[in-house]
Amino acid sequence: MTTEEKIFNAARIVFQKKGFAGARMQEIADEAGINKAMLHYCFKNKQLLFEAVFMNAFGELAPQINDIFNSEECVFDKIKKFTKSYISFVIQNPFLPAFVIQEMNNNPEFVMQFFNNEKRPNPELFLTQIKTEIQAGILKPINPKQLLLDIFSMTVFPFAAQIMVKGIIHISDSEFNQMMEERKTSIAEQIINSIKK
Amino acid sequence: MTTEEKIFNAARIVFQKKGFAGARMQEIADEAGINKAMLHYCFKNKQLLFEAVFMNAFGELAPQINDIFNSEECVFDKIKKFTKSYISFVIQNPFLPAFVIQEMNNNPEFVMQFFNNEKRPNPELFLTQIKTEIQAGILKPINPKQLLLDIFSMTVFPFAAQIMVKGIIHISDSEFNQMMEERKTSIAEQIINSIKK
DNA sequence: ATACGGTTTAACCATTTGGTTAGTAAATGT
DNA sequence: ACATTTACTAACCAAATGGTTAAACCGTAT
Repeated sequence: MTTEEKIFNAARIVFQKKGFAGARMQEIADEAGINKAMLHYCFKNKQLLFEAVFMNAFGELAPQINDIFNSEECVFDKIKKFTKSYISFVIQNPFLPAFVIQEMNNNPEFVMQFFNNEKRPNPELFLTQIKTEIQAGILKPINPKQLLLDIFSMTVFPFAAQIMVKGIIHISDSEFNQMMEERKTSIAEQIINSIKK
Repeated sequence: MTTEEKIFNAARIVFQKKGFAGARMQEIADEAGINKAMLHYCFKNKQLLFEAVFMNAFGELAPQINDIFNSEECVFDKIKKFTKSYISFVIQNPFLPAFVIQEMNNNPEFVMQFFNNEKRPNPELFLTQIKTEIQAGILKPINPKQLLLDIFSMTVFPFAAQIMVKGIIHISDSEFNQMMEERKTSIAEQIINSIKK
């Protein structure tokens, strides 16, 4: 593993746990097991290191989502695939959703510029497809944006609020993961059931 | 408005926007229109000021939720009431969910101690009630904790991820609020529909 | 062997930040 | 009227923090 990779991984861990403002360059250096000056040697400054981590995290997920939403499949299949692959991905990166929400909230200007990127999640095609399937009589006449919000909510929220969820319903890490495994299929079933005519 | 109130309100605004780590005492003082030393005169230090804000925010919401979940009503009515009153509350405090998730994530030790408080959201009774209604044949045989998670997800997520949501599906503040108004009833309808036998 | 390039570090610096202090102004009690 | 507490501020301080520098280290080509 190159030094740059060591730093990057350390930065991902620390930023995801503490956020941009809470993260300390020294802590990242310690986590990477190298001298703090190397951070600046490799990534210039905190902001750029952060951007590298954020872009990577988000940029890995967005194309996956877009591939699914922009494929040729029907709405039902897209919902099934999305929930399954999103949950699989996030189980491997459990702090990602809370991290993205946090930085979105603290630093909207920076994050927003990122939404003009081609790597951003772009559900336009999916939304028009929903309209089409409603007109075709496949789906009940629901608001496409509400449907999309439902899908995201059911999928993302448990991870974003992971710590709170564990605290409120009193479950361990393994019970949590087991519940998320269940959700890989149960979310799609429930949503499809509620919108199919 | 007393000076203490001015500080408290200013602190709420700044903490909710920037989080604990990102908030600056000077910024809070400026927002309140008073000298920075007053913050320490009234609230001792940053941590205590933050705790006051956090406890207040969470402590206002938790009893409302508990009142609903611990009432004598049936599961369906509880779901209806919860979504409606939660959304009403959060429309007035739009940054609260993201704020809570953020601090939960950054500072789990502190927040967890708060979950032994009697003011915490306590869904135990609601969970057993769900089991009872399943055995009574009113509800389909679902996992009560998954149901609770569904309810929270659909209700809380759109607010927690507000800024991202607005960016991804391209809606204005007023469109967002209108969608949330719709959700006051639509979430309950959908969930009830998916669990009633 | 040695000069040279990139890599890595210890020590240092400037600024920011939470917090303190000492003193002033304004109520409040006597 | 005067003393005393309370509310408030400007100036200051120590620690933390992001960032820099100059020197050391190390592989490698000459």
